Amino acid sequence: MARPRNTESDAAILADASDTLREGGYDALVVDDLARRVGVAKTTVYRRWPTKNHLVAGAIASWRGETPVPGGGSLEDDLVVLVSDLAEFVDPAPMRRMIAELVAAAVREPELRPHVDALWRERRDALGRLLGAGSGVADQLLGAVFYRAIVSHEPLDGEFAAALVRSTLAGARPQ
Amino acid sequence: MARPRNTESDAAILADASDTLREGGYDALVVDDLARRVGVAKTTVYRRWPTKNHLVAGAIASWRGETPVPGGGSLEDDLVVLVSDLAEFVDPAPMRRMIAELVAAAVREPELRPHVDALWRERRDALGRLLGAGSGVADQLLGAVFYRAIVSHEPLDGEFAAALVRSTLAGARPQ
Amino acid sequence: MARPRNTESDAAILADASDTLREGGYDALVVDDLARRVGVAKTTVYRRWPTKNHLVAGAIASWRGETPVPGGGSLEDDLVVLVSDLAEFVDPAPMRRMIAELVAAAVREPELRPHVDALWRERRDALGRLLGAGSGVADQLLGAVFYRAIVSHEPLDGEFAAALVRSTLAGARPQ
Amino acid sequence: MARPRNTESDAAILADASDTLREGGYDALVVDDLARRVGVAKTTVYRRWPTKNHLVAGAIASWRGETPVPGGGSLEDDLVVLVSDLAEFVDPAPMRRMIAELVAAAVREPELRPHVDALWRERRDALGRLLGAGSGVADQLLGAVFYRAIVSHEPLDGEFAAALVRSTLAGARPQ
DNA sequence: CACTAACCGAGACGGTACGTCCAGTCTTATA
DNA sequence: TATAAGACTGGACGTACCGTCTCGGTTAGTG
Repeated sequence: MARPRNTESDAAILADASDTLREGGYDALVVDDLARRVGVAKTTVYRRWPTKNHLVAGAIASWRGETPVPGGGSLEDDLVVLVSDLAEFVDPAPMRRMIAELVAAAVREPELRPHVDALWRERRDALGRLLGAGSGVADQLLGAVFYRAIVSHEPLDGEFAAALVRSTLAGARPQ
Repeated sequence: MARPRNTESDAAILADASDTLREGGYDALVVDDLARRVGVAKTTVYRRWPTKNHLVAGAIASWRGETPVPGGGSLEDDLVVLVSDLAEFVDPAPMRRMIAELVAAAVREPELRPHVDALWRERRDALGRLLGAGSGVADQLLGAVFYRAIVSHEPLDGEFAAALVRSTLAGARPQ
Repeated sequence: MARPRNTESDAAILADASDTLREGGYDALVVDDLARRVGVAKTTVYRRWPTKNHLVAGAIASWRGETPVPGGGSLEDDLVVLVSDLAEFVDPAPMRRMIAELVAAAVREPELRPHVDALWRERRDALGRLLGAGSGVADQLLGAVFYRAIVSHEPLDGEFAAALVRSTLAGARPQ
Repeated sequence: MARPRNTESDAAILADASDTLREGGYDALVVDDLARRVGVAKTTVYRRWPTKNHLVAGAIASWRGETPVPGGGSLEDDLVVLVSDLAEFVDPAPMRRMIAELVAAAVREPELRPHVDALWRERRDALGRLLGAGSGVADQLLGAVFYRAIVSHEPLDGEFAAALVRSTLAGARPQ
C-alpha cells in the first residue's frame, strides 16, 4: 500500500559495495561515499542495512560462486575437485582479507553469522555429503583451508588441495 | 643520562588492556580511556606499542599459558594432550573473539603477524616435533581447532580433541 | 466532484500541534511524530500546511483569544485594559517561546509574516483606533511588551502594563 | 602543562563564522564547511563551542561595535544620537535576521541569553544612564527599535529615531 | 450507476546537517 | 629522555528531520 522500495537501489548498492570491498577491502567501503557513487541518499542505505557490517554481509553474499558437482570420480578425486574449488574461491588476497574481517565481525555481532556462513555453506554441504555429515572430516578440510587463508597466509593451490585430501584420507604418520 | 622508562607502567597498561579485552572485547579497549584508567598519558602507551593492535597483541601474550611437554605416552596420547591444551586455551569466548579480531588485524597489517602467531607458536612447534615439521599435519590440527573457534563456533573440549586426533591419525573413511 | 477533505483531520492536527508546542516548544513538534500520533499520513498534513512553520502559525492561531473591547473609560483606562490583555496573552513561557521562534521563522520566510502578525493584529488595531493608526505609538506599546517577552525575559503583568501606559502617555522625564 | 589551545584557531573560526553569518544568515553557517574553510578539524570547533548556537553567539559578540558617548547636547539630542546609532546597528537585513534567530535560540537555550544580551548591553546601559536605570524608558526605546527590526519589518533610520525619541519624551496624545 | 478527480494511509526517498567517537600525532611544561 | 596533560587532525559513523514522491485504495458528486 505504501510506496514500494526501489529494488534497483538494492542491487546497485550491493554491486558497488561488492566492487569496493574487492578492490579496497573493508575500510575502503565508506557508506557516505558509496551513497554518493550510487546516487542514493545515505538514509536509503541505512533503511536496508542497519549497519555497515550488515551491508558488507549482504554484498559478499554475491561472491559465493558455483559449487561444482563432482559426479563420477573416486572419493579422492571428488574431494580434490571440491577442495580445489574452495581453495580457489578463498585464495585471492581481497577474499582472504574479507573473510578474516567478516569472521571477526561475525564474532562481534552474532546476527551476522548466518550471512557469513552462507558464503561456504554449499561447499561445506557438498563435502559433508561425500564424507558423512556428522563425521567432522568436512570441517577438518575447511579448517585447513581457512587456516592457510587467514592464519598462516600460505598459498592455496591445487597442489595443496591434493596433498591435503590425500593426507586426510590416508591418515597422518609421523616423520 | 636520560630518564628511564617506568616499567611499572608497562605492566599496569598490559594488565588493564588484558582485563578490558576479556570483559568487553576489542572495541571496548579505547586507548584514551585505558590511559585515564591506568593514570598514564596516552603518549606513554604509544611510546611502547605503536598501534592499538600491537598493544592488543601484547596484552594477549599474557594469555598464552604454559605449553605442556608431553613426555612419555604414545603418539596419539601425546597429541591428545597437546591438542586438548590448545583447545582449552582457545575455547573461552573472549579468547575466540580476540583471535578473530587479531587474525583480521594481522591480515590488514602484516607487521602484526609474528606477534599474533606468537600466541600459538609454541604449541604449533610442539605438534611439529611430534608429527614432522614439514608434513603439514600440525597445521591441519591447528586449522581444525581454529575453525571451530572462530568460524563454526562449536564447543572445544577434550572429547573433540581426542576425536580430532584419532580421525587425523587414522585417516578419514566416508560414512 | 472530488472527495472532500476530512475536516476532522484539520482539527485533530491543529489540536495536537498546539498541545505539543505548548508542552515541548518548537523543536518538539516533529511532523512525522505528529502524524503518527494523530493517526494521519504526513501527506495529509502537508496538503493543508505547506511547511512546518505554516502549521505552527495555524496552531498558534487558536491561542489568540478574545480581544477586549474597552468601551467607556478614559484613554488611559482603555489602554491599560488592552495592554494588560496583550501582556497576559504573551506572558506564558510557551507563548514567549513560540513568539520568538515564529518571529525568527517569519524573518527567514516572508510568506509567513501575515500569519504570524495575525496573532496580534486585532490587539494592534484596537490600540491604533485609540491612539491614531499612523502615530506609531501603538507600536511603541507592542514593542515594549515584546521586548519583555522575548528579549529581556522580564515578567509581564498588569502592573507593568499600567506603568507602561502611564509612562507612554505622560512622556519620559529623566531621573 | 598540557599543550595549550591555539588561540589563532579561535580567532579564525570566529572570524569565518561571523562573515558567513553576515553573508548567508544562520542556516548558511555549517560547521563542517566552516572547519574546512578555516583549515581546522571539526572537533576543534566543538571543543570550544559545544553547539552551533554557542558558536553563533561567540561570533556575533564581535559585532557590537562602538557605542557613542553623547557628551554635550540636550537630553533629546543625546538620546537621538544613541537611538540612531542603535537603529543603524540593527538595521541591515542580515543583522535583523541574526537578531531574530538569536533571540529565538536564547529562548530555547537559556545559557545563550547573556551572550546575546551582550550585543546591546552597552547601548542599553548608555540609555539607562540618561534616563534613569529603573525607569524602564530605556527598554521602551529598545523595544520600539527591536519591534521594527524583527516584528513589523519597517525601516530603521535617523528619522524614525528622532521621531521615536521626541514622542517618547513628549508623551503620546491621541489623534 | 459509472466515472473521475481529489483525498488518504503508509512509508520510501533525497538531501542536509548535526554531534560523536576514536586513532594516532604533536606540543608544552615538568621531572 | 620520559612523562602527564590534553590539544589537534582526520575520517567515519549513525541519527534526525524536512519536504517530496509513489503506491494502492477510498469517497464524493457529476454525467
